[in-house]
Amino acid sequence: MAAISTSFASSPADELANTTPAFSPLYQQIKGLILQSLQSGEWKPGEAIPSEMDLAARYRVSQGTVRKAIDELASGHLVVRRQGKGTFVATHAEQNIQFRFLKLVPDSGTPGSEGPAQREIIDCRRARASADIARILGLRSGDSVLQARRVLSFAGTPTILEDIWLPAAPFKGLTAERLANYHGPMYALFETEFNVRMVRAEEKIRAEPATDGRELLLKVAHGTPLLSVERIAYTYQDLPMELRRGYYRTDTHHYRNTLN
Amino acid sequence: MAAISTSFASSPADELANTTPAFSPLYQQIKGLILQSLQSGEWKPGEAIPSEMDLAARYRVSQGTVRKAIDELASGHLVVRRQGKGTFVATHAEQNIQFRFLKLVPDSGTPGSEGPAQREIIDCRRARASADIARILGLRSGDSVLQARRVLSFAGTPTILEDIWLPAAPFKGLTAERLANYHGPMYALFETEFNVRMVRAEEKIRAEPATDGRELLLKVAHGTPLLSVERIAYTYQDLPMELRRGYYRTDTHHYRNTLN
DNA sequence: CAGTGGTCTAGACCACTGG
DNA sequence: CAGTGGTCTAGACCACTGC
Repeated sequence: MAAISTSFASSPADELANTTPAFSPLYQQIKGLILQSLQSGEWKPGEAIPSEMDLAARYRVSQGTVRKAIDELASGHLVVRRQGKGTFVATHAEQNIQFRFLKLVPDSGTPGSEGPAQREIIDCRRARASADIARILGLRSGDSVLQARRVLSFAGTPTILEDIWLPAAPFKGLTAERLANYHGPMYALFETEFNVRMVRAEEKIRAEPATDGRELLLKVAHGTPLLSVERIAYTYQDLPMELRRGYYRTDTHHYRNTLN
Repeated sequence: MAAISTSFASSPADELANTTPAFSPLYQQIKGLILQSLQSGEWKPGEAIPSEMDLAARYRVSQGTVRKAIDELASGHLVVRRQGKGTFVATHAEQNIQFRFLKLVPDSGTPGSEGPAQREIIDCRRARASADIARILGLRSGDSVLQARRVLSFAGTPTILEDIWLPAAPFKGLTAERLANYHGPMYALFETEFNVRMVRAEEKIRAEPATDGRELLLKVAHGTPLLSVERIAYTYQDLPMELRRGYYRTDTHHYRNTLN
């Protein structure tokens, strides 16, 4: 039996032309229902979700349909399957997916072979969103935002300088001390403390000279070419939740990307 | 009935430790057989492969098993499914996947909105592989390679300078004239003329100052920061088949990447 | 051993394409 | 209309995990 009696649902394309309603397969609907439970925190990062058989009974569909729904969630790294154990809500605290969002790797050795990054918070304060920050984060100009600056060092060498903007509302209670005292991936802190999980991100990369004091923090000569990386990170609902402007030294590291 | 009577096959990990032989599911074996037919040219880029039912009969497995094999090939962009029409061998000549390997996009507008890139071959000659080129391409030092240099311009502005190295053997007969007279994606030329299909690539990205005459070809000031993009492209068998060192201007364009 | 995810099958039906 | 890929089901069995 279908979880939703009609298997038709309107699509975004309807706004552009009067097309016939898009067909929405059952497994997509199930995927949506599971997604809702993930968002609501019914199953928390690191925990197991119900077994495929249980979910099939819950939604009154076959195991195969649940399976296909979970397949898509797994391919988007929202859940992780472990044969014989169960399916688990993905978390940024996992050791093996630490470097999913940090593409800068050492020229020799494997990602993380230099040991954990040293994180130093340079600044963290509450501010008003400028017009372009507001536009990117889906806020209004002047809305309250949290702004932080930090330096990441590898083997004692400052390598990454990042300016980070967060909408103040979802991160109520986040302080400079909390950031400075937390040793681990920032996104792991976000999901445990604020129930904000970063799911996807877009990066725009440029080559820019080191200026405006950034050369001092990264200890390079003024004008040294740096990799400029602007990242917008999105949550479950595909809402922009973080803007990050990073400057990477690429004398001993490089940005690694796979095309396929 | 199984296409291969035993469903056990040795895995690469066997070389590292004496583990039990890895289980190789039927659909993986079918995937391998289809891959073989793709490599051998039984089905050429742009053509349709047999229907799922036909392949199921050919390999004596169920349609579902063939389906799962094709699913994986489709997710790797080796084939493209079109409902109601069939499954087709992917090709770089497709308009919609032109930009799968070129991640540099204009700051405003959509990829390709500036019209097609103007391609100018600056140089193309036969040479001997240096030690590091040979290592990267899996050749021996001194083996014959083709070396080309070209400039891509958008809206009349030189934006990309690329040095390209190819192993001479698989590209026998490729001349500067052939390259210069071909207007279209280089990888499309490779697959139609030399049966070499680029399937996957790795890129290492750095910020570097414009030097060594590159500033002249890209018409920027000496020392201007450029995006340095080293690409190694791989064919079906995961053999490195091309080394490309690109220098991108990022004053009007940026390298776009999606993390998920 | 029971419980989980992973594979495979056979069959039914649906949505899309083109003649 | 026939042929294609896409969805859904029910059931069987396999591989892996942990008790």
